[in-house]
Amino acid sequence: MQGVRKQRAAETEAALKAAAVEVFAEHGYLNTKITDITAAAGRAAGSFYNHFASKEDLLEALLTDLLAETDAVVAADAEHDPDFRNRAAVRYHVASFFAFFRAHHTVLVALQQAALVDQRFAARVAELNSADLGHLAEHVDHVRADGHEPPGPARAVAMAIAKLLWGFGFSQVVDGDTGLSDEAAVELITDLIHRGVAGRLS
Amino acid sequence: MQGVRKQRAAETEAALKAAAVEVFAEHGYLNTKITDITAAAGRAAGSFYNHFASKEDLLEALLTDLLAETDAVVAADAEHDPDFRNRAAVRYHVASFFAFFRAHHTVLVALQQAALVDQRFAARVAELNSADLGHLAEHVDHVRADGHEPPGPARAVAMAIAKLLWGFGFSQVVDGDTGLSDEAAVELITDLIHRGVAGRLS
DNA sequence: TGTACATCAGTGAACGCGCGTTCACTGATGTAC
DNA sequence: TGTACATCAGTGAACGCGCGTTCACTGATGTAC
Repeated sequence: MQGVRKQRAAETEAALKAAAVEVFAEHGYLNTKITDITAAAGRAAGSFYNHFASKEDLLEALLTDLLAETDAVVAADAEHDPDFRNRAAVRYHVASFFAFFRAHHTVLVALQQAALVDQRFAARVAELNSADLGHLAEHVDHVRADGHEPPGPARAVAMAIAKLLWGFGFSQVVDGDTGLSDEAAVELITDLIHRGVAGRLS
Repeated sequence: MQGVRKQRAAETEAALKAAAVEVFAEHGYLNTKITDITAAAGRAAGSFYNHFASKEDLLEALLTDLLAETDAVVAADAEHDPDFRNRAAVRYHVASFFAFFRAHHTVLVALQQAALVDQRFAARVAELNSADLGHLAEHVDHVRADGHEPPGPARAVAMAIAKLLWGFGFSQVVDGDTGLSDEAAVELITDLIHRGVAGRLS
């Protein structure tokens, strides 16, 4: 029976991660001390360093977990409708984003905060965003194909959409001050993007 | 001649503020040490406390300056077109915002960063945003008046617009990674909001 | 199966670095007479 | 106008707090024979 030790260690590591997420959600990543995490996990301060080299390292681990989960979801996403002239295609993206954001907002916000202070995370976040931007830009380009004219260069429009999603997602999920249900929020943002990108004035 | 002392003190205070803005722009508010500011201003560390109680206090002072400048501008703003069905009315707001953001982005971003870590600034920022939101919401309500239907409750739509402006403003001015001139950025965001709020699908 | 030793996860007091903040000091400016 | 004293802005070394990080220790688990 050589598994008990490893299992105990794995439990402690999981407890530290879970505690970190809790504490990040409550006080924010930047305000969180290592001892806040260990205290919330019910472990001694020194225990932390058996598992993580630093708070940054823990956040990297949380990010790795997040990406692992996400990859599976993204795979299922392959054959969605690319045409943003169809409201349903826009809605699909908006709804996916909100679901993703609601599931992972604590880590996502922690990453944003880390990026403010730490070069490495800034690069990491930029890189992650860049992939999504490329994807969104393709959708925007689709609109142009057939007479419709999106309001600007595809990548710039994609950036605007991304900022809108992140910003409103933050209000909806973290601040909770939009006064809308998640469903209503999805409809609102879908309309805004759909009309904004593919719409005309009547 | 009792003015020389006061003048010297005022110069030092101004130098500290100017140095702070420089250093904030370069390393971010959160990464900036008091001694970074005094060094950039060419003063001794202790001199700082003749003028400000803390880094937060200095940021408050910068905010006060900003608001003083802004009030004058806002006054001239009184008789603008409230009807967001007119593209020009939207454009006016977008252009104003971009000009404001470009002029003050360092302090604005510093405030956002301070808000992450400091309750007091979080409240301050929320309060400042709230006024603008009310204003934007009125414009959105105007759209509803005449057959057009904005994509959701006025205040929620206003929040979405605000997030879009801030988010894209940040990309445009701070990151500088939109690939657009300020003029083109204004046109893009104007179209997006105009179509999104008052537009229909053709 | 039993015993002796090795390894490991966890502990928490102590250490030390970084940085905010203080304070005795300087030299210049202002005031009193 | 001159002199003596007071006040003030600025200086920078030193102090001390907070917190990340270490490390000797403990008790339990694993291994060797």
